[in-house]
Amino acid sequence: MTDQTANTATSTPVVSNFIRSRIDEDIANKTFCDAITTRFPPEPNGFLHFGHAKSICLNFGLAKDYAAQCPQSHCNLRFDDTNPTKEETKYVDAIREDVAWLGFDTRGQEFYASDYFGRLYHCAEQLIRAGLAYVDSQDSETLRATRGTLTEPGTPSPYRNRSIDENLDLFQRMRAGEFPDGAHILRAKIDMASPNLNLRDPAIYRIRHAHHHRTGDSWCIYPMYDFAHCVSDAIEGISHSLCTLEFADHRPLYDWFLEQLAKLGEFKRPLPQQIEFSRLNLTYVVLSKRKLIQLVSGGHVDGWNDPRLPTLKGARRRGFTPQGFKLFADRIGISKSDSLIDYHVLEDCMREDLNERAERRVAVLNPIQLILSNFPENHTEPCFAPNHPHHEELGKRELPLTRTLWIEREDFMIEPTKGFFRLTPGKEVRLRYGYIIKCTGYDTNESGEITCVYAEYDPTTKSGTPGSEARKVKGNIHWLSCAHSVPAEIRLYDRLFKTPNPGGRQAGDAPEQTRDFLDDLNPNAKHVQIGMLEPALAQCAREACYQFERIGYFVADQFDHKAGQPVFNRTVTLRDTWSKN
RNA sequence: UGGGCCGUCGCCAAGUUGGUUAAGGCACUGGGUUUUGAUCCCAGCAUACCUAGGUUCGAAUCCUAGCGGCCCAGCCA
Repeated sequence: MTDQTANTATSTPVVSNFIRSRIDEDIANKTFCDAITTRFPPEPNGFLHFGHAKSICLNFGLAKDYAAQCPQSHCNLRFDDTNPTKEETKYVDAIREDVAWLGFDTRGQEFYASDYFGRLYHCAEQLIRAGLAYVDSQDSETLRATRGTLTEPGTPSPYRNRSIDENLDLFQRMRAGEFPDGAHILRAKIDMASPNLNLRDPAIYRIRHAHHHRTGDSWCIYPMYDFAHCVSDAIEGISHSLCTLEFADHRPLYDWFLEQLAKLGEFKRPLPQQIEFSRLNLTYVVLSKRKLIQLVSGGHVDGWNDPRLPTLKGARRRGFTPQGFKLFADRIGISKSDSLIDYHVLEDCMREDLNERAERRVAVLNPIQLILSNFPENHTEPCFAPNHPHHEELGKRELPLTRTLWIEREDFMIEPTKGFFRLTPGKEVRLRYGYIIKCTGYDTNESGEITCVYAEYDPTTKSGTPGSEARKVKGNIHWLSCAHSVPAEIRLYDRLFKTPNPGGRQAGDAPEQTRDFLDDLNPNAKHVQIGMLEPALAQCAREACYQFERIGYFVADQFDHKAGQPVFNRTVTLRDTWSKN
């Protein structure tokens, strides 16, 4: 069933998915009436990437859509900061910035699992009092050895049946800092023989004499994810806790904690429910935190915001847009099947958004001189170009035409290949927004390189003048007056990897051969050159995005671009159905 | 061969309380418009739903048996 309700973020119709179905049922059952509440819970130990964008769009998008039926619906941005040894304030700041950039409504609020440390501690004590948790004093190796295997049950800890009073005393002393790291651990007492490893008396608190980026030194014991996450959800009144597939095995634990705590009167029903969906996989991209770190620390890219990186910081600098990501999220959908999305789907989403939004400008990236030999010297002829072909209201701007121009080197060929209909000796082509010209010759240097092209213009054919349409020419090339154009640094980016599955098995590989994803790095993913721009472009603001006509979408670099000293990054090329074949 | 999850067109993905010819998007192909080889518009594009049996008047949807893929043995999240 396709719901034709327009998604306000994009023009894509909202397509049903299994999560929406669940929510719809919950609304129909009156399990939840006033609010559908979700959360986006990043751990502040790294930068957000494309995969997070999918999750953000899902969680915030759901809250936004369901607000129509359940007006209090919202999504909490919650920092899952329960491991002080890995988390830092700089990541909190970066994540906040990225979420804001994507443009979702956080209602000016931020949530932190660390704000719940007191409540979490209390809940843990309640579990102990109920005989549902105990302090284990075995070391981590012993714990691992007694956990059993996938096919064999674990063996109970000798400390499993400590008295409630002893457990309470020990746990309080753990908190008081009486023990070194690793001396004790608080475990839930569930089932050492469970086929689900997560239920074999999982750890819920560990000792860490570490400084926390928010709570400082006030705690030396920290809750584990499985305990902290469900409790945080319950505290915030999350109705639907969405996470990726690998947490499916944790759901029984999630439910167990909440069920026990609800029975103990800590939480009211309905309890939050965890629902898993498949994570994003993209061709030509790596999204694992480990690999991303390797790329940055190994100097393979220029920092976390390198436009080649699939981080949100990199995407922003590359010129990818929040609307493009939302379109992408809608387009790929949500399901539980492992999927691998073609990278060009993402690129197409950016093209689609940019096509609508980006004004057109002229730039010549690989300039070669063109002289109009019958054009008067010292004459400047104003030509006018619309800022957007589909939006007349955006007006036009003047492009000065003179005798000496820059054109794209690729737009001229001495001996044209089959199907080439740009400039070639003896043939005609239109100077976009100007006149029809006919190529009369060219100069080459000693190495045979073309240095200058000559042409004559037909004064009766100026764009926009009566009769200019009389003669049709197929070729249409862009140009810039040498005297009026300004040079700019142009950074041409391409995909970071040259293979669809970086580091993965390839056709000719030997059976046991393993490859390093770094070997699949595309050495041509970044190319910096000087190009020429129409004057207005040099004055634009940072992060302004444009379509350079006939070339692609470009963005003024977020950091390096300055008025008068322009730096543009190529976001994505225009689709080119000609060069394909 | 412990447990959990998944398998519908090249890539995604609806549909799964069994009921006309299996949504939609992307890609692709053909045509039209076009002063961007762009955009835009129109048309085409799974007798088929991992396989094999079975139940039924009728199955992608139910049953059985297989096959294939992903995840789990951190005091990470």
